[in-house]
Amino acid sequence: MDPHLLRTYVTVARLASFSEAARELGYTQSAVSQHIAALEADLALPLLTRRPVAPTPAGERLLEHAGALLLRLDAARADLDRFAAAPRATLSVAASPLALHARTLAALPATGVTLRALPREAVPAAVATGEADAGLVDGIAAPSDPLRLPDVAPLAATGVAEEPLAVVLPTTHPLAGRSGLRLDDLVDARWLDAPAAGLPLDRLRGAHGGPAGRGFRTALRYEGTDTRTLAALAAAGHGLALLPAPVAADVSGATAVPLIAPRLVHRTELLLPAASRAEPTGPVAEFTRRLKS
Amino acid sequence: MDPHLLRTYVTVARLASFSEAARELGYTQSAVSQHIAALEADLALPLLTRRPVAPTPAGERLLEHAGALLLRLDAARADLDRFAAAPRATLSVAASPLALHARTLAALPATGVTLRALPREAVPAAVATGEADAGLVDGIAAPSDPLRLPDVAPLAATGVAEEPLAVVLPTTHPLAGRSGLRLDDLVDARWLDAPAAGLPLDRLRGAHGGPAGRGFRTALRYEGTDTRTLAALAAAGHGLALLPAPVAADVSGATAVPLIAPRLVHRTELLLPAASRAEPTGPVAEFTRRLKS
DNA sequence: GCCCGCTATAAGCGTTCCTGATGGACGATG
DNA sequence: CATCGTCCATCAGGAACGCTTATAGCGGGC
Repeated sequence: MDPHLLRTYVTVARLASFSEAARELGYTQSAVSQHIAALEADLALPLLTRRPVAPTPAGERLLEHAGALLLRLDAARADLDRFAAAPRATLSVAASPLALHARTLAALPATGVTLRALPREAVPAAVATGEADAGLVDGIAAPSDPLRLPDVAPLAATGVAEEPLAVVLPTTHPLAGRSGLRLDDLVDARWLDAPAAGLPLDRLRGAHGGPAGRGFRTALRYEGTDTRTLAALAAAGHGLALLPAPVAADVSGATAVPLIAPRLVHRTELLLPAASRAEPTGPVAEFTRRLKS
Repeated sequence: MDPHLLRTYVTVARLASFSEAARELGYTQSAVSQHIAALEADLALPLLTRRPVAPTPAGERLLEHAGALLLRLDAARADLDRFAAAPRATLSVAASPLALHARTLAALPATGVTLRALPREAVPAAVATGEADAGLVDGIAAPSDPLRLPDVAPLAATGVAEEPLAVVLPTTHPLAGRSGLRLDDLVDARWLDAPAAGLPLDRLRGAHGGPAGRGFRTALRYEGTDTRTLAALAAAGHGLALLPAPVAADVSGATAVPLIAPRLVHRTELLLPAASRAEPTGPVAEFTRRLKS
């Protein structure tokens, strides 16, 4: 299970073509064919169906492993490269959309910053592989509990902000007059499913609010990253949205009601490669210091 | 960064010798020397000091990455092998000591079981690499919250038991008469540090009970795995011990007082390789079914 | 000061791995 | 239904890699 073989395997699976993968990887088609054959021989399992080229069930599982493995490998290389690299004058930050708010934006240095918005899951990977010097992720957690992040590589996470959560309802909604909402009040409600723009609802399920099996019923799925659109959808009655209270309060044409039970908060964390802990100077350290003060 | 090179690197680092590592790996000393040279050239970093052979700071970091990487690789291979392997009649279970209690033991099949007690951190790895068919881990968590486990590989975790926590005090202790204890009552207390036999105290720190910087003061460190010894140490006044309430209640010569704040429980989870989800029959499925019912 | 053990380097050789060419299978097209 | 085109599998040759054997260089112990 050579990483080279895994790399060509995931490429073939992604492109659904041996020849295409060969072009992308700079190999001949023959080499790619031999790579796949070697993998299948090694594991004694068929990994791909040919014509059309698609992963078998075993291949599907290998894809999960291979993805994580190659990511981990890139992360290791990037981490070690940082040891040798000269400190740079620029700062590249990867952040999930809702992690960008007054508190974090204020901490950014005045010049030399590249800010990249990414889906929540991609932020740890970006920091681990060195694509970003630092990351900002947000999520739902119990007060002063750390977020549950996929540990692709040793990363140091520090909490930088916590704020209440609020439910965004149409002004005409029967519960819009409440001063606070319990999740139990909303078990029958329809939610907006907006993994990129909003908050991951599945963190609520199971842990609190009833038996683990009960999911959240979703009315509409929004795949963009724009929070204003999400709020507008909620205002238009397409479903309820869960947002950090400061964001929810700004929504026009809708009412924001704080979530009071279960006791959960919107939390933002700073992600750094564990190696840079010791680094005393440079834009990363500057950013870190301003976030913590 | 070939896995073979990483493998020899970690071996050299562990044995602090090129020649020893060569013997263990079945290479010549020359090959090992070339492996290390290749790694150092690739990363453009010195990884080991020679005479004595010891990792440099960069080498220390590589060790962390390499360990996780090789583990992940073994896990992937084991997971894929399960696809091809014929279902077996035996069941091998890896468990942390406190995960073994009436509820879990009752679910074990009558015959063909190998039960291996391991330190808490090693259980996920054992399941991932296929050394065990299933795992039982315990830990501290908020009620109906999942445990925080290192994700070495895609594993499926299911809660199987939760029970209150109790503090074990000498009968003469001023707080021994209480019917319940708050963690705040105990900030100044001395604790027994028993990572193998007891519960990991650091889960308490930070999340609850005050500023994150405040640690737990430990009086005595016990490195064995025997819970009775731990209890005896607590009874003898060497420090306080935190245990699941049913276990703590059985301690003679000491008093067990339930922990009532923060609201935390002792939780046991079943760990299965994510692949075996679909497996409908066999001893693993049998064990799973009996645990869940 | 000599010797022993350890790591580094050099040369040789077997194996691996990639390329280029060719064969065979499937699907599209008329 | 025949033909063509595309795509993957296979084969043979050559370059490159990686391991072994042999030897040099360096330190520490006696």
